[in-house]
Amino acid sequence: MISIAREIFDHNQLKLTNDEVSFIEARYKKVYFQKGTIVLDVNQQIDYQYYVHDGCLRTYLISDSGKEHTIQFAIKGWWISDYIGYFLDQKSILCIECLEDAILYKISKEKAEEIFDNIPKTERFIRHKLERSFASFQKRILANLSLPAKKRYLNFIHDYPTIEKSVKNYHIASYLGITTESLSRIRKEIAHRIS
Amino acid sequence: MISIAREIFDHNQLKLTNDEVSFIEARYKKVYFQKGTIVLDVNQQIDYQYYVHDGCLRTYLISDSGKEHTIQFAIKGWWISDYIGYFLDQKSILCIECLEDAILYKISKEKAEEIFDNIPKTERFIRHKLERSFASFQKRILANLSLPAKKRYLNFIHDYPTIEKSVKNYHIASYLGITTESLSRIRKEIAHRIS
DNA sequence: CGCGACGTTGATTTGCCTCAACGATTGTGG
DNA sequence: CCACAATCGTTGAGGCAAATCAACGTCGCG
Repeated sequence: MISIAREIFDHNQLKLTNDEVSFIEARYKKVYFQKGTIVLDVNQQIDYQYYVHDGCLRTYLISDSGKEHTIQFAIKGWWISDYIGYFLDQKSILCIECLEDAILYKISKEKAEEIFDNIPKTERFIRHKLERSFASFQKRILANLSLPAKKRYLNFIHDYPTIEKSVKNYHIASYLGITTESLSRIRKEIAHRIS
Repeated sequence: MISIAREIFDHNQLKLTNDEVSFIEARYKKVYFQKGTIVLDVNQQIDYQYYVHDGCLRTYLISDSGKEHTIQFAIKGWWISDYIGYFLDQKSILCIECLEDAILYKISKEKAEEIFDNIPKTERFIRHKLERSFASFQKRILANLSLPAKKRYLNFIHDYPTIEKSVKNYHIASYLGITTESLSRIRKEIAHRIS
């Protein structure tokens, strides 16, 4: 059983000492959530970001018209929070919902900075993670702008097969920016093409 | 005249010493581009990211159907590159176009890491910048998913009045994910409402 | 079994696109 | 400084992808 600090900061990359592991683990807090739990609701103070050790979650926004729009899914090894509120120091505008029983490790901004201060290589590690996430989100914007719904769906199930199996179709639809009816028709079309 | 290192790493925040300024400035290279220049074309090695000291640029993708989709604009104080390729170590898929005569400072990944290694506070500074950019891009995804074109346009001119004045309407349209004709009709509608 | 959650299907509407033509503005050479 | 072309923006007619509205299967579960 690998330590959670070594899991988060990739054992093979960072080679943390036992002291460093202790320092890190004192600052993370393990939390459990049941399927269906709203981990964070709108208009709250956002105190934490969450590392997903197990389970599946999503962040979504409810628009004025009452519709849900999924921004992000997260499975084992991913991070999740309302990053708009978290990084811009505002109240939450997103909800975090637990889609499958989950084990998370939460950390506050202050404690995260403590880790960066004391173990500088962790800051580099996280910066590189952030850079790659940033690039992925740009890719998503690109896809939304330039690809039809069917292509976006095919890309999604190709890129995230694990997530596809863990979430409902209407979650995927709201991630792709279409209605569940449209997704249903797209799926039908694809099924026919294969046979 | 403030030094470029102090401009990039916010004079008021980082309080760089003269030695640090020299170290940084030895690693940035000043480059000029004329309006209309393609700073980066598709399928290239991406060696640099660019700090915009003056001027206006954009990154865009040309889709299979031949249409342009603008990912990002950049004006004074912003950074620009094909971050998808840059951060994910791939060939470029975006073009960088100079929309107004520009003065840029370019830096390679290696030299940037040298600065982070030698002046750790710069790494923190850039990480915080990256976090805020990340949040902004999430916001954009949200807007694309949940708002109609008219609202997206109103938000754009509200959030980026400076950019609006520097770029053509068809650039804005391609940023919003609509055609220039649609934008024209939206603008007409707004003009009528005000009067 | 019966209920609620999820997914599908059909009919109709709508926001935006496409295609085509025509003004307006800008830039350039005579 | 004007003439002309090129670029950019606007307008109209028609079409299409996806949304909306409504009804109906299907699956899992108390």
